[in-house]
Amino acid sequence: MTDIDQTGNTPRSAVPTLRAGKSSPTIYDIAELAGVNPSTVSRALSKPGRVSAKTAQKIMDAAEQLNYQVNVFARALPTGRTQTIGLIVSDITNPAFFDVIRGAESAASARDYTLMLAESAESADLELTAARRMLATVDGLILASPRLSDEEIASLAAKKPVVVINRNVDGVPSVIADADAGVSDAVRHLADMGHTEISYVAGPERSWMSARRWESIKARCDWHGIMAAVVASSQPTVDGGRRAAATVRAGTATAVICYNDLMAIGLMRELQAAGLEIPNDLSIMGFDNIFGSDFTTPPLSTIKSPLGELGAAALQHVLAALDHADAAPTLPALPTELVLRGSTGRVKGS
Amino acid sequence: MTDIDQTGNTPRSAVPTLRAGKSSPTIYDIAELAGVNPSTVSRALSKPGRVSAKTAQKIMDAAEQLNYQVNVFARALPTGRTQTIGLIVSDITNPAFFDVIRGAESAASARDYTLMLAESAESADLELTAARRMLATVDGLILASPRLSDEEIASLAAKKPVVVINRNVDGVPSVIADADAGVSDAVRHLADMGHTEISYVAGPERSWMSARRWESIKARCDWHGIMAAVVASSQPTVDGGRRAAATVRAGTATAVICYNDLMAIGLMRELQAAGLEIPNDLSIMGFDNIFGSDFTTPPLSTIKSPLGELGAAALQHVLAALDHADAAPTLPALPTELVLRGSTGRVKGS
DNA sequence: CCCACTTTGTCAACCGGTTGCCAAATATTG
DNA sequence: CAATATTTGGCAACCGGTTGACAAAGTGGG
Repeated sequence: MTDIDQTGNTPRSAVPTLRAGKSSPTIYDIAELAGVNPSTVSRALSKPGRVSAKTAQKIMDAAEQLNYQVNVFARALPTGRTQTIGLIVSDITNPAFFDVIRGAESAASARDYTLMLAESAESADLELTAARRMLATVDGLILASPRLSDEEIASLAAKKPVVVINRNVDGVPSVIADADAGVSDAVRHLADMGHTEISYVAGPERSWMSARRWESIKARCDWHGIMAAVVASSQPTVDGGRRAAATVRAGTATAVICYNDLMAIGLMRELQAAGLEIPNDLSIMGFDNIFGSDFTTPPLSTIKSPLGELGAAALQHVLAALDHADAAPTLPALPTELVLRGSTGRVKGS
Repeated sequence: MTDIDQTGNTPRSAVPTLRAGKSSPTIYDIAELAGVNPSTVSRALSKPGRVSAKTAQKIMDAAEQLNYQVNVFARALPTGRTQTIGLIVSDITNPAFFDVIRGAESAASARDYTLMLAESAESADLELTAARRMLATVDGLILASPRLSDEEIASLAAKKPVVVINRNVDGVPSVIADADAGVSDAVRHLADMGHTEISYVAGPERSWMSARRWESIKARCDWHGIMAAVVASSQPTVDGGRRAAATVRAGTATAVICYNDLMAIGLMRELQAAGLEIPNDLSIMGFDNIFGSDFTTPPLSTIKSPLGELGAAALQHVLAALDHADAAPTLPALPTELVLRGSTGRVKGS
């Protein structure tokens, strides 16, 4: 009662006999129909070249006729392989991950792998649970900005190939957005606009990426002779940005770079609510160029991360590790890029 | 070389013998250690009450000691069950799905199911591929605002439990946000503000939900004696909203309700760019209350959908269908709610 | 034409669980 | 205490593929 013709062709009237009570055909059904041994069917289907073209064709025809689909569990049982890669993002709600997901997904499809997605809602515990669960059913795992400890990540990586995005963990391959390129342009732009003192609203204390971004900013500011200081924050979210507003106002910097766009948006809105004009009274810049960063008034200037490329590169690296377990080539850092919009401008009165 | 102590306790010095060359313990290892038959182990682990408390305890201890984890494939092979539910969203990039995902995910965790997420990037083809792939490894499937045809959905539903979110497909259970409640308040609000003519910028032509929203708006407008007309659109995205701007300007309506927030944002930004003042020159309202809908200036007034509840309800319904294959209770429609912000206001000169 | 070598297909064991059936052990009852 | 009812555990078959070992068939060279 279940046989729906999936091709849209005229429905074949009768599907050749299946074993009674069985809902889906197996290689045994194909073997019988094609007059060969089941193992030959298995080889024809998964070991190209192992059987003669003639029998292979017979088997393909039979498979087609029965509308055969491999049972992934049966295949996974002896091989352990599922053609699936897991991706865990720390927060599905953070638009920064959109493109990471898209990038990984399309890289996966291109190689006939399926992407399995999970999120940890910013909780290290949930993340560990999700990672463990996934690891059981997946050939490899990508962790995007994980909240896990280095040890936990290493322990996962000991079991199956793991690639980390935007974080550096000893012994675990990672793909990283190189802040320098974008920061260099951004700081030069601010310098051109007459700024001589800027603040960096940092991300989470334990965030490796936040530290890197600050390093990069500090280095460029020194080069330009600009004063730079860090403002600590609570969370890398819109709310976190809002809460940093008081500290920012108390300071004397004329430009602020935030750890990410979410914070920049929160900061901007809070300051605007308090009567400041952006960018006249203060220039604000974010990181990542997320969805919605141009919704604000003024639209946000930001340092764009190669999010899609990061996702794709991570996936490709997992696949490479799967192919030749030895090779672990260092990955090129992917460059960031300045996106100038309306939230940065000339220092007042200059 | 792989045995990482996962508990954080002092590492046990020696893990009891495993069969040579095996990486992870099986029920056979447990059986040996506990001095019982493998089938007893299987029962102790998955059929509570089937074995005596005493042996169950012995087995649990042995399992703990070996750090046992079931092999999901081996379990799935005979049973066909994976404790996994799939969720396919039409566009991971659409913030409206955030809460749907979160809602479904937490409902799944609560029942010890894992959620498997995929997206179709707004393509019916990709969606079908993703759905087919998922169906093979998943106990049930949730389709959020699917792009598939009714027939395709029905054909998927013929194989495993499927629940559709925000769409009505004959014979397939669905959970739906009831526009009426929110629309009723919204139209009353607009009437109070002096509006006598409003436009509805529609979603995709084939969108069931868009039609329902329009019906609801039309009915309420009639009730209030307000003129209402539909403006067709291209896509339910920010860009789609932008492209509707010209048509909207050409009309005489003083308030516009858009199919979703994304469109409302696009429309608003485009009109602002053209010099209109919102809400003075025109009131704009969206649907859903997505992330970012309060980033705009003015922040968007919108009719909030119970997105999280939708996701959770869908998941629970799939689980219910799995439990008692017969029961298919009709699901209560979940109410929407008006969220008033700055993009709607009094008609100019009134 | 024979022999060595390669290709192709078969057999059977295995992956790690689940489950129907049965017998042994234990509990209940008159 | 015997007879019956109920638990409890073991045996073995099964889920649907994969794969090493081997034999049959095919190929080519001398």
